[in-house]
Order: sequence, then C-alpha cells, then structure tokens
Amino acid sequence: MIAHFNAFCCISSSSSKFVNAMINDHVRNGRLIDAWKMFDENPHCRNLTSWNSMLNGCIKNDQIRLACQLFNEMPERDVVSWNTLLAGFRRIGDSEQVVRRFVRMERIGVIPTEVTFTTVISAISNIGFEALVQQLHGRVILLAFNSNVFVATALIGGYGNLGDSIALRRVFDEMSVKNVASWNALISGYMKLGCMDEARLAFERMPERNIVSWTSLVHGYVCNKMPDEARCCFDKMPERNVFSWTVMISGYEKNGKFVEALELFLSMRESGVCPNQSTFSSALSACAGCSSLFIGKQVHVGILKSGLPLDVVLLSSLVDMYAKCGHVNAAIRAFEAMPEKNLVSWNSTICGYARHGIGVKALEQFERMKKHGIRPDYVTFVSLLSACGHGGLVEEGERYFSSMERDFGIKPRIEHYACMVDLYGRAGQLDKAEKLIREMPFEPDVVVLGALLAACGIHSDLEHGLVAAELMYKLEHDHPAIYSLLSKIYGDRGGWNEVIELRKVMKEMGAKKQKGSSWIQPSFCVS
DNA sequence: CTAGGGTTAG
Repeated sequence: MIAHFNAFCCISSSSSKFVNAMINDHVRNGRLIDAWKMFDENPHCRNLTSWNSMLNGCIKNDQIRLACQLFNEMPERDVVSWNTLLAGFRRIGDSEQVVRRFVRMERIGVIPTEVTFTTVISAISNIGFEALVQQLHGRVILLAFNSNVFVATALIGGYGNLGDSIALRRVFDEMSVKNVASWNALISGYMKLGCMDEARLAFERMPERNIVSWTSLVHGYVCNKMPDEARCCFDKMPERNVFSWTVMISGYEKNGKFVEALELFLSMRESGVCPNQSTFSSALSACAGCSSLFIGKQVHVGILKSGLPLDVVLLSSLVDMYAKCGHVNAAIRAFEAMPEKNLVSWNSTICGYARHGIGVKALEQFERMKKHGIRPDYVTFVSLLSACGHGGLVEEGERYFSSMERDFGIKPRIEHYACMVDLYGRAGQLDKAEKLIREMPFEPDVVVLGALLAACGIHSDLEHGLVAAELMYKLEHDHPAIYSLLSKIYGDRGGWNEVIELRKVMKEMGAKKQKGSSWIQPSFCVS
C-alpha cells in the first residue's frame, strides 16, 4: 500500500514537472491562453510553482489586474510569488504599490531575498521615493546582499536618481564582481547627474561595451543638451537597434532640432530597423515642432501600415501633431476615435483650439473634459489662458487664472504669468501687464518680457515699450525682440532716424531676427 | 517559478 502511494507521488511529481515546464514554455513565448489552458486542465498536478508561473505569465502579458486576482486566489504564497507581484507593479511603473506591497510582505513575515531588493530598489526611481534607497541599502548590507551584482547595480541606479554621485561611485567601487550592466548603470548615473567627464572616462575604461553602453552614452549627451556630441557617438556605434535610433531621434526633437530628427527618422526607415510606438511618437512630436503637416501625415500612414497597436501615448502624439500643424479637425477626429482618453489627449485638443484662435471652443472643450471627470493640470491652464489671450477673452482669462489655485490646487507657474501678460498686452491693458510682472513671485524671463514687448509693438506704446526693453536688456542684452519691437514703434511714429540707428546697433551686436515658421506650404506662397 | 543597465505624448 505504501509502495503504491509512493509510486503515485512519484508520477504526480513528475507530471507536475512536465506541466510546469509546458506552462513556462507558453509564458516565455507569450501564449498566455495556452498556459492558462494547461494550468486549468491539470488541477491534480498543480503546485505552488505552477501558480507562480501563471502569475508571471499574467505580468509578462501586462495583465496586472489578473495577476492581482490570481495572487489573492492562490492557496499559498512564497517569496517568489511576492517577488513576481512586485516585479509586475514595477513593470507598469507603480512605485507606490511596490513599496506598499513590500512593506506588507515583510509585516506578515516573508523574508525578502536578493531578488526582492533588486526589484524594489530599481522601482523607486519616481519622485518621492528616492530617499528610500539609503534605508534599503542599509537592510541590504545587514542581510549581506550587497555582493550580489544585480542588487549593487540596482543601487547604482537608485543613487543616480537620488543625485548622490559619491554614493554611486562607492557602491560601484565596492563591487567585487562587475559586469557590463554595472558599468552601464555607472555611465547612466553619471550622465543623469551631468558628470560628463566621469561618464566619458568610464565608457573608455570599461572592459567590454555592448549596444546598451553606446545607447546610454548617446542618451546622456541628449539629456545634457549636447545633440551634436550625441550624434557623433551615434555614428560611431558598431550596431544600432530600435532603442538607439529612438534615443537619437527623440534627442534631436527634445533639443529643438526637428528637421534633423525627421531626417534621421528617414535614415532609420532606410536602414530596415522597424520603429516602435516610441519612435513614431517622437517622429510625430518632431512634425508638431516644425509644423510639418505634410510629413506628419506620412508618419501617420506609416503607423497604420506598421500594424502596431495604437496605444494612448501614440494616439495622443497624433492628436497633438494635427493640432500643432493647424489641422484642428483631424486632431479632433483622432481624439474622438481614441478608445480611452487621458489628461494629455484632452490637453492636446484644448491646445489645438487655442493655437487656432478658437478661444470659445477651447473653453467648451475644457468644460467637457471636467464633465468626464478628468482633473486639469498646469498644462491645461497654459492652453486655456493662451486661448483667452488669443480670443480677447480678458475676463474669462482672469477668472481661470484666479481659479486654478483656489479650485484645482495648481500653483501658477511663470508660464501662466506669461499668458496673462500676453492677455493684458493684446487687449491693450499695458499697465495691468506691467503691474503683474512686478507683482509676480518670479524674476521675469525672456518669455514674459517678450510678451510685453510684443504687446507694446502691437499698440505702438513707446512708454511701456522702453520699460520692457530695458528689463529685457538686463536679462539678455542682444535679444532680437528688443530691437525689432522698438524699431517697429519708432517706425509707426515716423521716427526713421531712430530706426536706422537701432538697426545699426542691432547689426553691430550681431542680433539676429527671430525665426518663424508657417503652416502655409511654400508652393502656395505668392512671391 | 521571481531580479539589474538603454526609449515613451503636453
């Protein structure tokens, strides 16, 4: 009888092994349905490992809700189950849940492993949680996990986010075993903190370099506003993948080099590397940046042809591109077609109306957004206030400006003051505009003063214009707006001698005219 | 069965 029972257990355990191997194979190849079937149809040889594998399967297929459900239903949970769940929350960027669950798991007495710390430390990059790195580091040392390469590499990243270059270096130096990932973390950390020389030196000294090392370097230059250096590095790369192309394209876009971004996007297509959502999204932003509806439409077609799933991020970029290229109707159509809308997509439509000078529509859209239960943020108010400015809606603008902090808890930033200065300025209320600048809790910047100068130009107001010009001169003595606006005012008043004098000064100082771009296609222009 | 380093809309 006992022998019989043992034989049964043996069969059962070997069939468990087989089932688990099958489940894992399905999970690895992204076949969640098949894994689920295997799990469901073999209840007798299901064990904790099978449950954990299914949990992992849900997470790898971005089914975090399902994973939570499964986690709750499990007959028992071990540290692997917890680690898997934590990794799931990290994957979707929910640092708060990672921290919460980690605390809960410790409270009920589950002993964390190296894997736990690796996951938690790498998850807390979000603002508000960085300070936990030091506490976690302490616990890591206490449990003697600090010699683990994974844990130490995560710590390097954590200290990078915390902005502590000394600690970052120390963790790296104390590692007994380093690999290419640890070196890459060091480079990224230094780059994030703006330590360019240290990063470059580390890159030169590292024993081996892979595509990630190169991409980190390129990305570092991009973040430090050195797009040309980034490109130089990009050109030297022995191989490139979607990541590297996307970093460089978005790098140009972030640094205002829209044409370069689009040219590189074209080279990428020629290279045969397939873009992903991020790449397309960056390309669309570049189109939006240089108001190129023509190329924007082509990118749109490219997205449809690629067959990529249209996620919220990509669709929002599309709405934004159409809005900024002046095709408000297409922007709204793309927006309406979105199965789920978020704050950013709503903002893009409001911004589209505002830029098109349809102030009333922008305000209507804002009301609609509130009805859908979306809370506005500071970007929403930038669009709203600029909509009021362009539509001459002074009272409405004042109302929104005063309500943003009172009703929505959003502190006005300098951008909002710039909008208000513009609003008053366009309406000819230059006294109010000047008063606002003097009373605001910021030092005026180029944008604010530029708005005031422009307003003085529109209304040919020499008195306020001189004040504005003087303030601007203090900030940036060769800003082109000073000279172009003053010369306009003098020109309007017929004081041509002053204009000639100003233009001479302008030329001597090397001041350039500001660049402008238009939605009108060059071929439609009458020369 | 679980883990580290590179991208992501205004």
